[in-house]
Order: sequence, then structure tokens, then C-alpha cells
Amino acid sequence: MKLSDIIEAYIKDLIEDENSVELKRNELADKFNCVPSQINYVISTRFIPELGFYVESRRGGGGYIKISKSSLPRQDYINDIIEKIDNKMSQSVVDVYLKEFLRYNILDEKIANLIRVALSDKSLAKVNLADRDYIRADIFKNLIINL
Amino acid sequence: MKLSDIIEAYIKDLIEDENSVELKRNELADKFNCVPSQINYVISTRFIPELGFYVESRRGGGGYIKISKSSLPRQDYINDIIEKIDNKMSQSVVDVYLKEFLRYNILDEKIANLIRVALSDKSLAKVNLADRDYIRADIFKNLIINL
DNA sequence: GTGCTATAATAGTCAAAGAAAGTCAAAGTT
DNA sequence: AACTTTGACTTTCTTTGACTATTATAGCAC
Repeated sequence: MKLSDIIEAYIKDLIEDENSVELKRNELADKFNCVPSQINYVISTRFIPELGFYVESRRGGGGYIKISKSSLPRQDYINDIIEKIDNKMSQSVVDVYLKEFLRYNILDEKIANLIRVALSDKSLAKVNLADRDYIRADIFKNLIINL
Repeated sequence: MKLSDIIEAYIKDLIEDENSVELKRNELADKFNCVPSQINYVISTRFIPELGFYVESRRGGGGYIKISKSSLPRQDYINDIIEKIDNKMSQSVVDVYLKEFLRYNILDEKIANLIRVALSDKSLAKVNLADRDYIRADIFKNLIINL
């Protein structure tokens, strides 16, 4: 249904082993029957530096995209992330973070879900749009620090 | 019978099984031959936190509306409370509720603390004072439905 | 062989189109 | 008056494609 999510999951699976993967953009696009630039979309929305992902690439013959994941010990990783968190976050960016935290057992399903709820547009409906993403980030940071 | 009532009944039927449903707003509107926004009307008048429902959604490709109803053994008690909760809550009122919940083992220290942090004035610092207590209540209601 | 050039093979960028859902207020019903 | 229905407009997220940039390599001139 959501191709981008499928591609994201696929790549994360590949990363699992070595904390990194080397991809061929065109091959991947082919595999998932999409245009190559969709791969860039997935990368830029989900494999963000704030979460410790590092992306390198090379064009031309033999080109590639290499995605690697920082492998800091838990607490350092958390601290690192907190430092890098933007001062505004959309609902979907929150999801990107929570997904990652779950993957690394930084929190459990139940807590992740509560955080999702607390930061949802539903809960924050009365906050004016202009401020919402900032407040979301504030709450998020406070929560993560106190985890 | 009003269309809205029919749609409400239909959705409640779907929820029955799993205590939740995932809907496509447009499909549903199509099925009942109404404009999509009528679905929002039904949801916002009938599937509200005060009645124990939690609604989440996403826009864009692959978007959805998910409605769930908590089914914990304590749910009746929680629903009772949600109904009684004012539409605005101060930080200290939150604390009163949390203590009560702790006493009845509706939640544990860890969760209570998470909620406390999420609803603290610190987290909500950027929300103007006039709105803060209302937003706090919104988040609170949504959270306890999902306990 | 060395250096240059053209070409093919990649990847990147960005904006438009598409696919949902949300909001709000006017119009219609009861 | 309260509730419901409708629709125009907004917001969010995803997909697509045209255009651009970079790199490797094969072929050519010397």
C-alpha cells in the first residue's frame, strides 16, 4: 500500500547485519517498480542523519548508495539523537523516530504507542497549526530525556 | 434513521471484532453515497474520547482513519472518569488523577511519569496560557483511553 | 603508454501531479 | 435551536518525471 514504507523496511532489513548496506538505486527502483527518485524520497524522509544514519553515494558507472547506521552504545545513541532533534517535528517524523527506537529496544510497544498518542494531531488539535510541530518536538524531547 | 446514525452503526459493527478498524474515508463515503466530510462529522460526534474511542489518521497516499476502542477490564471505570473530566486540566489536576490511577493499578509509575512529563508546563511551554489547560485535557483523555 | 574526449551509466534535484484526510461554514432538516 | 448534510478549500504525504551532475570507460590522437 505505502510503497515508501515497504522500501524503508526492506532497506532496514538489509542494514541489520553489518550496520550498513550498499544499494544500486536503479536496481532497487526496478525491484519495487517505481521511479528511481522514489528511493531518494525514502532515504531523505526515513534515513535521516538525526537518527544516526549516514548516507554516501557515487554516481557514474559502478555508482552506489551506501547507508550506514551509527553503532554507538545505547545511552550515547540516545543522547546523540536528542541533541540532533529539530525544534519542530511533524506527526510522521515522530513515527520515524519511534520506529527506530523500537527497533533498538530503547522503548517498548506500549510506551511508543503512548508517545504516539500524546503527540498525535488528534491530541494536539487545539494547538494552532503554526505552533503544533514545535510543541510536538518540545514534548517529544522532554519525554525522551525522561525515559 | 439518519445517515450519520447508519454510518455510526456500521463502524461500530466493524470495531466489534478487533476492537478497532481501519477505514478509508473516501471508500466509506462512497459506500454510503455521501461526501467524505460526513465521515468526519460522524467521527467527531460519535467516536470521541469521552466515549472511549481513539482515532488516528494519515493523509496522503495510503492514508487511513483508524478507530479503536480500549477494552481493558478497567475500561468502564476509565470511561466514567473520562466523562467526568473537565475539558481543561491544570498540571495539579493531572497529578490528582494520576495518583488515583496509581492507587487502583490502572497504570504503573513509569507510565504515570511519562504522562506527567508529556503534560507538564515545561513540555507545553510554547502553548499560550489561555489554551494550555484545554490541550492538556485533550492529550490526557486520549492517553488514558490507550492505557 | 599518456592524455583527451565522447559516451554510457549512474545518482541527485526539484517541482508538479496524485492521493488521501481535515476544516469550516453555509444550507437543509427536524 | 440543534443536528445533519454538503461542498469548497486546505494540509499532508507520496509518486512521478524531466532535467542536471558526476563518474567510469572505451576509443582515439599522439
